[in-house]
Amino acid sequence: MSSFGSYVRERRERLKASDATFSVRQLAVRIGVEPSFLSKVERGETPPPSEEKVKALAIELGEDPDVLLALAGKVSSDLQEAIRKRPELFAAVIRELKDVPDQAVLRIVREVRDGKW
Amino acid sequence: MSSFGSYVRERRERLKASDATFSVRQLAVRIGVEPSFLSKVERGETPPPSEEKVKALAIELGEDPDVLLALAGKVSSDLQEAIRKRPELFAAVIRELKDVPDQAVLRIVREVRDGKW
DNA sequence: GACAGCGTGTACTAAGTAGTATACACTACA
DNA sequence: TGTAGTGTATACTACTTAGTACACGCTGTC
Repeated sequence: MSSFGSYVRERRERLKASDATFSVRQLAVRIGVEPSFLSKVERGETPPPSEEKVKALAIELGEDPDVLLALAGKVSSDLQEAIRKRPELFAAVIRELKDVPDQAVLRIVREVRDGKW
Repeated sequence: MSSFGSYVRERRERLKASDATFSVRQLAVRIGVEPSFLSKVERGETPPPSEEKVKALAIELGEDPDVLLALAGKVSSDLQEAIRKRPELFAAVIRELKDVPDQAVLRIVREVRDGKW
């Protein structure tokens, strides 16, 4: 059920069509793992790699690191750290916004950025 | 450096002063671990236990589970799941609110709750 | 027909996670 | 003085994480 692997494979194959350096071997070297390991990851034979490697993979594939981490079942450590620094606050925020539609949440974010609070 | 253990120990000792059932042994049984393990955790000889045990501990000690999890270096799995379901959105929210003072964040959350968005 | 490059199968490992089980020494108390 | 309860030391274990190292067979090409 690991959609992470097939997602990466699909994305990589697409890029490989127009750029031969997106072979398993070469991409693996670029993100700092052994080719056989990336191969196993793509086929879901092994769980997704560490946060660091997933982020490197995201950058190579031109994907959003947070999205790829999510597919890997992870949450970026900088987000976790922000939550751990003010656990009550962020727990409240996240649980409150959990079921609020994207549009509404984005409006809030924009207002914060514009200093309208 | 593990503040988690000493924090738990202090809370437990405080409760034990007026309730003898807050011994290492009895509390350990209530949260579902061996007494020797809780002892080691409190002395920082072993890293904090699993999320499940930390939550049980928080409830027994009358503490906020999210706060105790934060001390354990963890983030509640339900929060992680919420983030993983909409990674771009929540990554934006958290990074945007990271340096915003509590007061302001709380006001925003209240406005959301009151449907002022 | 050799050589480069490809994807993958197999075997292995070092470190971390999350504890259990048992025994020991000490204190209170009846 | 025995026994109930306390905290802890020691030894051990099963599972997971996060990979490496190497070899194999296939394909294209020069």
